Amino acid sequence: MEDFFVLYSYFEKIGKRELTDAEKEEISSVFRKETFKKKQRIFNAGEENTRHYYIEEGLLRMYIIDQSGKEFNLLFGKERQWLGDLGTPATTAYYLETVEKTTAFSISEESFSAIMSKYTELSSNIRRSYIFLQKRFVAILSKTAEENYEELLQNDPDLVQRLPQYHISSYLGVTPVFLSKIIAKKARKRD
Amino acid sequence: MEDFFVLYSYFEKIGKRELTDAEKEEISSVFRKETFKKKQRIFNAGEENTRHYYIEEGLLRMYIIDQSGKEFNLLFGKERQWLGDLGTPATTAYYLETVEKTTAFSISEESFSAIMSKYTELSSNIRRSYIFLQKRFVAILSKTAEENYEELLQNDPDLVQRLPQYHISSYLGVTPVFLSKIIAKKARKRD
DNA sequence: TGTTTTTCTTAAACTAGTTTATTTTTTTCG
DNA sequence: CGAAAAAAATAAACTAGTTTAAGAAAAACA
Repeated sequence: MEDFFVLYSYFEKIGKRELTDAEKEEISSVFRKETFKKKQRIFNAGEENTRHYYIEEGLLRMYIIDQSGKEFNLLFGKERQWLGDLGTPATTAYYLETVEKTTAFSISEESFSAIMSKYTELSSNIRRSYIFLQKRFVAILSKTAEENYEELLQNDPDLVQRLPQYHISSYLGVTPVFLSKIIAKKARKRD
Repeated sequence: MEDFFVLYSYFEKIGKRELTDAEKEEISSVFRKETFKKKQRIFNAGEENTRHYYIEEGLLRMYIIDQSGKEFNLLFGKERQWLGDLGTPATTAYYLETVEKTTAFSISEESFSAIMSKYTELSSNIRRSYIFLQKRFVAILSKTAEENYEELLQNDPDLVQRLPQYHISSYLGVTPVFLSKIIAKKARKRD
């Protein structure tokens, strides 16, 4: 069962100490290791009590589909990051899907809540997620699409490289056509 | 010191039990009751270690001022709600200001963290804030300003009534001129 | 490898929302 | 109460970003 090495490391990191065998046992009993292939759906809008995912390897996106059928990417998650709908167990409005082949450790909301009281760093993690989303929100609303693209390129160039352009445009709140224009303009400048 | 009645009630509600005198004593020692007049600044962007506010009475707004000097309202808080920058003690990017004359109980980040371990419902509160912000984010990005205005009117008519229109437009991510058009159009329809 | 599918680019007409400016209405307060 | 200040409405010219469509490039895969 040493498939759980990455997960144990995570808990050792946040707990700032080594785990006992009993603790490892406990962790491996509440998490489930799952593998998904590229573009595989993990959960759908309308489902209840969705799970939380700690990503070992790969890339996920959480998105909505609006009235008109358009997708909007709310968040991406890659290796060593959490992704899931914190609104669970309430019916989710989101879809979770892989962008790349992914392996992740999943946990139910019930166990997640329980384990949070033991590893209080998990709560800080929710707080950090909040801060991240708040920044992202403000940026998208107060800056132009061009500035937001530049910022993403600075903060997470790896993500930009791994995602198809239309997923990035959807994350930035613009159409693929418009992002393409931004990139073309940038290339034109750079001579 | 029975100015703290509203605050005690809040803790009794989230703790689902009555507080002992010692607990009341503890709470009143870490919170500070503050009153602010209309349009009074509570903290400024650039400040560190800002406090958290539980509002007894009144109305606050937290906002940024962007590069071009325009304000953007991120969140409002009214009686029986929390407001503050969860990113604290890091330097804040936000301004906190009253819209109405307000009385609130404020607490430092340090005490807030400490008290969270005792009243774990406070963490759930952060999680709820996250969910709220996430919904707001998705709505603003995927719906038109008109739809978002309608939704606000449904969800919190009281807020719409208490806020000047230009604060609402800024909350919805549009200019006051455009919100005015939306409202005019609505009135025209309604005959 | 060549064929099919997916992604990206470009162009042109369009629209949701902005900007600036002026006037009207509402609120504040001495 | 009346004057001054603040907020809202209206108009007109403008722009950031959309839509639709068609072709080019890149990636997938049999």
